[in-house]
Amino acid sequence: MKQKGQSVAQSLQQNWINKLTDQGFRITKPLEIVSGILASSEKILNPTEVYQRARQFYPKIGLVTVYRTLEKLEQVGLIGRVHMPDGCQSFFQAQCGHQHLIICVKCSKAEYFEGDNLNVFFHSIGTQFGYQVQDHWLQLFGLCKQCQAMTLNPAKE
Amino acid sequence: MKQKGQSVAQSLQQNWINKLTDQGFRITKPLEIVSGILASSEKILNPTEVYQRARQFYPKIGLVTVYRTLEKLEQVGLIGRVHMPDGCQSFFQAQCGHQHLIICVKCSKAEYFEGDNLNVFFHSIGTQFGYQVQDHWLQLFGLCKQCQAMTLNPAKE
DNA sequence: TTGATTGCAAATATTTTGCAGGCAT
DNA sequence: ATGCCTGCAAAATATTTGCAATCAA
Repeated sequence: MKQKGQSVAQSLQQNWINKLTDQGFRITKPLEIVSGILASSEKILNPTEVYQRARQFYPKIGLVTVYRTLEKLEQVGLIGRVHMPDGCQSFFQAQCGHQHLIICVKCSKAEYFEGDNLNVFFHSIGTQFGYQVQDHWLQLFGLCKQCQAMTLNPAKE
Repeated sequence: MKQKGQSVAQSLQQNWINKLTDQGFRITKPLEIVSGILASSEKILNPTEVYQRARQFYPKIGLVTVYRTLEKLEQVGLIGRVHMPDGCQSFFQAQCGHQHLIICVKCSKAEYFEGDNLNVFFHSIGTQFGYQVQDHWLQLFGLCKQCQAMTLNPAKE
């Protein structure tokens, strides 16, 4: 699956850069950094977390730029906003099609899962209550494998 | 279903007042007003909306008190926090058991629906991804009957 | 070159905290 | 009478906007 000499995350980031270029955005250092972070993160991140990570690569980046860059990436559909128990300004790589997230409550690691067969059910609920269903949010919260292990053996943390 | 001489909403509010008294809270005017609003609202409301409604009944109420009262009602489990597309600080009457919401995107009218059979599915997704599922959020968004009618015939709005 | 993008500072918006006085119990 | 609760003012957060300087194209 991997392309020669680059990781999945790297090729994903390259793909993002291409899309951003196509959309007419200029590829600046902050855009590259923030894209790289989101494209390679398996965790859902809020603006501050993105900012903190970004500064490690590019100390002079400003929080404002992070906000603006996230907005762009969302606009282009590369990342999506995710509501978390502690706020609704977190982001994660987007995935096309209607998929759903399973999220670790401890480390925010997240993965998409399929639930197409649910649409029929959702639609029938809508009919039952007289709603024209347009969209739905489905998120599962739990402990990921790694955080389960840490909970059993905190010394490893 | 209704009790003699009082509406369902009124009896629900009385029930809330009883619970709050049991918990040792003092029944003040602001608490009564805010409880009444939430107990009788079929819409999900954010703090500002609650504040605006509350002022109609008790103009000298402060926004801070609304925040603090919502916190209390949430603590006692009478209302629950609901994440909406435009924010995550909205509230709605709580309902016990694991139920899910169907919400109108236009007017925020909401109703709970059952989906117990989903738990098996959610659990199996967890197993599949190595997560110990603890909780889930399921919300459907659409147009309620009334807002559908308004959309077709805006004159009536 | 040129104008989109950045980073700073300041403005907004939202929510929380401190405190003196009021009121439910 | 007691001390929980309120409302005001102010603080703390979080997010957005204005603008001159920078830099990708």
